[in-house]
Amino acid sequence: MGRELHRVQDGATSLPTLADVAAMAGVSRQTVSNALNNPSLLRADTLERVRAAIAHLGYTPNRAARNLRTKSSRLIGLRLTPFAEDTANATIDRFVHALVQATRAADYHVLLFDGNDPADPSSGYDDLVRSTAVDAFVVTDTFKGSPQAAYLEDGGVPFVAFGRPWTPAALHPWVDVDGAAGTSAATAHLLAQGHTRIAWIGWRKDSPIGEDRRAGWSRTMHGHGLPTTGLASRVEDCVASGVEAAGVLLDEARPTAFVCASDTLATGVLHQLHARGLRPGRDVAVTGFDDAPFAQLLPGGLTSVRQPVEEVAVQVVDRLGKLLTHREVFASGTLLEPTLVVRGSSER
Amino acid sequence: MGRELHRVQDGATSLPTLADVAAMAGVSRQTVSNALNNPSLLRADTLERVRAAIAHLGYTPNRAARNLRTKSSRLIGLRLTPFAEDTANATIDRFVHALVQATRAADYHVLLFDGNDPADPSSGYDDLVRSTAVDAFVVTDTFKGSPQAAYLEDGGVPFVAFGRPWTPAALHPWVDVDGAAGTSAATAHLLAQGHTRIAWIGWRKDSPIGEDRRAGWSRTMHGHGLPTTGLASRVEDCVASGVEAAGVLLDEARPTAFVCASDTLATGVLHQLHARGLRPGRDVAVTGFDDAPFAQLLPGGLTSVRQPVEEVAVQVVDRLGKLLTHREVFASGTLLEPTLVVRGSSER
DNA sequence: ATGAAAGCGCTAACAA
DNA sequence: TTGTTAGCGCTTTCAT
Repeated sequence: MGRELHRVQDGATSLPTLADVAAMAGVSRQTVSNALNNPSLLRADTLERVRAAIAHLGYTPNRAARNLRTKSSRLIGLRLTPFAEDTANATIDRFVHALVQATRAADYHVLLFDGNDPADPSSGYDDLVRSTAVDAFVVTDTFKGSPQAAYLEDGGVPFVAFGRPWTPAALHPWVDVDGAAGTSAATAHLLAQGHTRIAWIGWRKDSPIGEDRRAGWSRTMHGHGLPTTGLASRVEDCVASGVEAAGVLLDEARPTAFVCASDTLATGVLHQLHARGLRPGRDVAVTGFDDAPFAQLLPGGLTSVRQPVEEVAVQVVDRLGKLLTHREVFASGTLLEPTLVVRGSSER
Repeated sequence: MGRELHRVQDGATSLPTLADVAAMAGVSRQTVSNALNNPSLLRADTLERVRAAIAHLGYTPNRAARNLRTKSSRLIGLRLTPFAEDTANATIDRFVHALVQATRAADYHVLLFDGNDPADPSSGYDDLVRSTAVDAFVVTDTFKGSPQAAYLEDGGVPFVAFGRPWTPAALHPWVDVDGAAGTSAATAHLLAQGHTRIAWIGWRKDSPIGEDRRAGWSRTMHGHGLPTTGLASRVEDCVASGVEAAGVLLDEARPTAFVCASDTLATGVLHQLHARGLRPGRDVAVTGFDDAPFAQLLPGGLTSVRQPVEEVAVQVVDRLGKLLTHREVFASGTLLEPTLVVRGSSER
């Protein structure tokens, strides 16, 4: 593979154009274009001749020219904000990798950007839309109340969200992971291990994602006729909060297991267990959420709910494709199931 | 901010062009172009009039047209391979975030891609070059022997590497982090804590990066008149290898401290200490490399060498800019200093 | 300091 | 089935 580029004198590189191919194959430029985009229109022998010329010259269509003509860049924009240093959640990074793979299959590419004004939801999006730099966006931060989504909807800009719209009026396609199903699986797993006093440590009430995950725990507990009163805590998403919440719950409610809204909080619980000489899994069970890379690196491992980001990316790209070819106009969502990865922190 | 897009009947969006601005301002299209690209050429009042028209119409230049004309996309390509699940090293992901920020300041964007044939070094690069989809590349995986670098050099494609060329003949700009300086700092830190028997756990000899990091340890040990014989181990980069190597070294060489080539190996050491009832920091000190997100989440924290990826990204973009404006033609490298982040695993 | 002409490389629409 | 014409929106060159 990788035919050599033709070097010209000034050191720059000169690439063959469609006209070069046409001349070599003895056809018009339009015929070459058709050979590329509508090969079925050509007679077999013509197609063969054109293809031979293309291969011989190492021709690849110029994207700028094609973009200008078709008004489409085959680029998908994704806003990537600065790296979150204080958390170990790598979901967004896993998603970026997955999106690159998923878009490749659909012959799209991912364009990364970030707005210069974090306060302005349209920041960054705006320029890319107006300059027709991207065909569509993937929006990942809908949990922030998604002002981006509202802005893009208003402007008629195509986009698909990774994350449910938590505002009722939203009218865009989305793909999300069923957090409640994940925590429900974790809770059921702990019940199966013989636990009955299972505590919850999650986020503050204003986080819809947190409330969703919490619902999986409480629903499953109640479904088994078990009480949840006094067994839940709502805190900030940091290790220190997890440590503290676990301490209070252990003192006051004596749970034998913890279901946490994040791996960060689960880490806090593990620290608290360690401080008390309690063994994770054997003495007190713990489950996290998001399956951060370190979940498998902890001694014994941390049981965690894993989001199928690869599948999310595939679905997102699928919807994007439909959106851009006008094959699907109305809002619609897909909810994917996460999986519970069981490790030492929840098994005796 | 965020002026509304003009909606037309069919639901699509129609954007103003340079001609619209020209008509509104009562000037030629060329004058509008100059207002954008060479404002100093215009008379103050003309410039003012054009700018008012631009603002009123919410005009943004069409990228495809500009790219076609200028033969430049202002896009930088970065190959992003599938997420590494077995390691907690987030350096590449930190770098992606940093690169987005750094390119923004230079009015570039990052285009992510991956080749469909992992075995072919030119896979993915090739199409983007020939289609003039990107102006240049950032190459990050030079540690693999960088066949990419060789391919790009041969094709005369502009690129800057994050990582030194480990092949002597390489002739491209690069930015890298001085791994030896990092492990040297870690070793010196341990010496200052009173340790003298400091072991090394690193990678196999065929990894130039690993040898570089190892050199920092051995150089510093020897500089203090301390022997290194029997204190070094070369293994695979996984937790299990770290556990095993630490076990062997503890049994045979009785070190009181470990300098590791990665956080993954350091994690293995911590597991071994835990299994033996030894307290990290108090009984045996441990340092890692790369400052993975979980380094701060471990109980007490893991001391680690942190690469200044934000600065790397800035330097990379700076070289890219020079390369693309022909202001710098010859190969040149920049070696940046990492920092040691001291946490509980190395302090009593 | 401003404008007119030309054309980057491609594809949509139409003609042959 | 293939070719011709036109033009996407911009910037370079040259003229005024």
